[in-house]
Amino acid sequence: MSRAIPTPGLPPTAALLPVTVDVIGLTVRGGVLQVLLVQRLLEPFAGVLALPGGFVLPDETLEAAAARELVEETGVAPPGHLEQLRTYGPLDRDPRGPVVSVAHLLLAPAFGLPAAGGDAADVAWHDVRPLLAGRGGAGRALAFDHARILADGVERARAKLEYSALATAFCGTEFTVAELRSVYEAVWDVRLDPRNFHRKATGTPGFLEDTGRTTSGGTGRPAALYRLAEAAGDPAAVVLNPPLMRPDA
Amino acid sequence: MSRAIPTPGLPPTAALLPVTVDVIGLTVRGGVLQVLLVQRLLEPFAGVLALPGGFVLPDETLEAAAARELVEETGVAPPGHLEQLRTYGPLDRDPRGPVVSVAHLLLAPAFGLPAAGGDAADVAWHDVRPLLAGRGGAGRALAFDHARILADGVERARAKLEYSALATAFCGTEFTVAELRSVYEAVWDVRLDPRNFHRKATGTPGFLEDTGRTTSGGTGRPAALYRLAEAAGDPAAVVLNPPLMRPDA
DNA sequence: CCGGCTTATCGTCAATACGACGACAACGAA
DNA sequence: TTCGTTGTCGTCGTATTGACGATAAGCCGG
Repeated sequence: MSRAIPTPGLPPTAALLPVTVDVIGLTVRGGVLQVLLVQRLLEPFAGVLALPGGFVLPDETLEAAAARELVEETGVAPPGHLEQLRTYGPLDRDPRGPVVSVAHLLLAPAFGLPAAGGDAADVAWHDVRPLLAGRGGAGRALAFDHARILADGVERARAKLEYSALATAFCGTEFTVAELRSVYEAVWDVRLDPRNFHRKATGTPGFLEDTGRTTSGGTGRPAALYRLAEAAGDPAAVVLNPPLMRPDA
Repeated sequence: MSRAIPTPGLPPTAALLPVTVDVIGLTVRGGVLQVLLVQRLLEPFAGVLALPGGFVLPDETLEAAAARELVEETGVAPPGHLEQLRTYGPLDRDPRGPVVSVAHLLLAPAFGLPAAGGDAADVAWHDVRPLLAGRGGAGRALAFDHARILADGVERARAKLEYSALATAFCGTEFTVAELRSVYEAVWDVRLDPRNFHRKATGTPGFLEDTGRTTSGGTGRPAALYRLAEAAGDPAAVVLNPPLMRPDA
């Protein structure tokens, strides 16, 4: 069924192309930005690390395909925020021939992965930093053009933290200002002044909402628990004004 | 040749989809933001206004396809800046069936269109404002989901003017500060204070470069002519720091 | 040649935002 | 109790912004 021509009435010059979705799944664990990668089982690039992804099925949306691939490869339905990143052209990507790939970005709190060796290929979190460093370390390279796609995704995430509430997508529903700051520090790979960050985060209208409760048990003074302000639904919809700008590099 | 399966060795569940490129060609004429639209000749949506675009050919890049479609439909190779916008999913877009469409954004100085009624369908500039107003005016609706795509493109352009030098893509190689301000005013649909804008534009490092020459002949005091600063090539690559923020709506 | 009109450019000023950093609060541990 | 740690509030000097006055430098009609 799948390879039949899906749309009669199209000009004969139109190419029918295989379309895939790839997912850049980012999270923050231990103060470090990490990405979800699988080890490929099949050629091409068998054994090499790659972004999870796969072919779009005949009757599904791009976003649905991305969500489905995530479930298939991680074994769970990840929480967090999923958005389209950009599309990578059909040429010079896959040795098998032209393939169009629509990359998606998932920003999620750290979630557990089922025991390795399940149905899908080995899937695990990997530190982003060495992967962005380029052709530095051996064996660190990603399959296809996934290194470039990852770089684009990280840059998108970094930019979006500035002017949207997307950083909260990395946290649970309730979080402290310090946890939120840790997200910014991990994604931007910088250190931020806790006092200035606190002032900025709590002072930006429409961003944070005090739950009235506090943490307990940890070391140091208990911290107030916040959640994303009302407008909720999609944290990407919240416009931070003024924005939280990252320091110059 | 075209409908042959391009990539043997793919899983049989993969769908082969027709892929199109659409172009949102924006310009500023007479202080108003305008978009390049064609009148469709064929069904579906015959006679309705639509974004120029067409199917991707077997052996071309997405960006190449967008550029080719522009040449075919306008009769000239438009100047300006072309970038990918985003991709619209295969379902519920085209009555003929699933189609993936990769929208591109062209920001260009006003360029002349060959006499209407040429080889391609009627192509012309249209004011953006009434098209964004939604289902307001009769006959103003665009084909397919192009109204939504146009809205996304305009929003992208508006955002990019803030933190990149992309506004210069709407101008010729040399321009006055007033012309540049007119671009911002048209795209953002606001009025900006000429004195503050002048201070900001000329004071932002890496943005404008004085040519030393001035305009002449016009009304009022002659204005200094500027060009985009060295780093040139792609104005989108110039990062405005601090950014030129649009006023709150 | 002269005001008058128009547009360009420079300055001033108050309000605001930001980075650096001091001070205090509130917890657990010793 | 004292200390170490982390969270929260303030202060201060600087940079940026928006509002707006003032001046410069061309055209135009008398």
